Amino acid sequence: MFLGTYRHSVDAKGRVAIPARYREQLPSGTVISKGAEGCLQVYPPQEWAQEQGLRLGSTTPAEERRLARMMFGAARECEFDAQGRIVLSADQRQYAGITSVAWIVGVNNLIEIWNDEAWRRIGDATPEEYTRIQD
Amino acid sequence: MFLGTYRHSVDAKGRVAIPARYREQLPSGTVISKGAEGCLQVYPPQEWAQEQGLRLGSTTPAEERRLARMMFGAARECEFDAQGRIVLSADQRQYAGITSVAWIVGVNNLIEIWNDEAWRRIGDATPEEYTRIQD
DNA sequence: CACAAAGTGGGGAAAAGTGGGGAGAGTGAG
DNA sequence: CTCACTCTCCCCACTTTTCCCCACTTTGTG
Repeated sequence: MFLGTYRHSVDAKGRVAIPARYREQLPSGTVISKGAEGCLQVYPPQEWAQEQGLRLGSTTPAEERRLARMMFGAARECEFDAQGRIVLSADQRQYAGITSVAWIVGVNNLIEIWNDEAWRRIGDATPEEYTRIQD
Repeated sequence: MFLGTYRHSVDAKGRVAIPARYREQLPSGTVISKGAEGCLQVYPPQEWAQEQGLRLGSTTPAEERRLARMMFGAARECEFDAQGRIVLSADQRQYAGITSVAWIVGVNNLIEIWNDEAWRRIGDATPEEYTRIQD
């Protein structure tokens, strides 16, 4: 289970350190792709496996073809360097609007990566907003 | 599994480099053919075999023959040069509208090759579109 | 305070991608 | 039949990107 929010810097090469607590739970085969509301999503292997039902074949309908292209085309396998960092591709950084700072957020079964401004709108929620979502 | 999108150039001889990550997963017997929405599709041997088997019995004999002619007629075996490139025939380039740039997209079980403009319509999907597919 | 762990930054070797020359096979015209 | 031409490969050279390694800073902990 992934919990908590971390603010990490992104260097000129697009590298971000993944928090050590998360890294321990991410075996090889972990995948990062584009997600809802403009974030990037990191899928541990068992979570990504659900997406793999989407296969292209001659009987695949057009809507599914588009879906598969979007999901798999946007994805990359996470490869950690010796310092525990992954590289966000230029395309992924542009999609998420990430330049020199990234917020890394544990969301139960997966991890999300947000740009500074977008995350503040969620992370800086007031007591009133927390009250509202619990009603 | 094929993941990710790569923008490669196509030279005057019709050669395109296949990303090294994909090449490692493509044994001899790999086939390239024409695909839906005007892309080219690269099938690893086991996918190609499965595709042909699937067609049988799924349509009327006449339609089946027609599909078989289309698939096999358009197909070529992929041959890599020492630099890991394949040659796209003039016919294939014309079909896909590819001139000097090609997008090479991993879509789970196979690889697709797109021209610049057509791929942008899929690859430049906005956060709103990714939000929609997760709802 | 000292030590260990985590995060940040950059240099350099190795790998991947790009472009072009030229030999050899195949094709067509004179 | 021969010559010129094209097309396909194979080879070499150059550029760009990736990734591996080292070192420093910061944070957290005993």
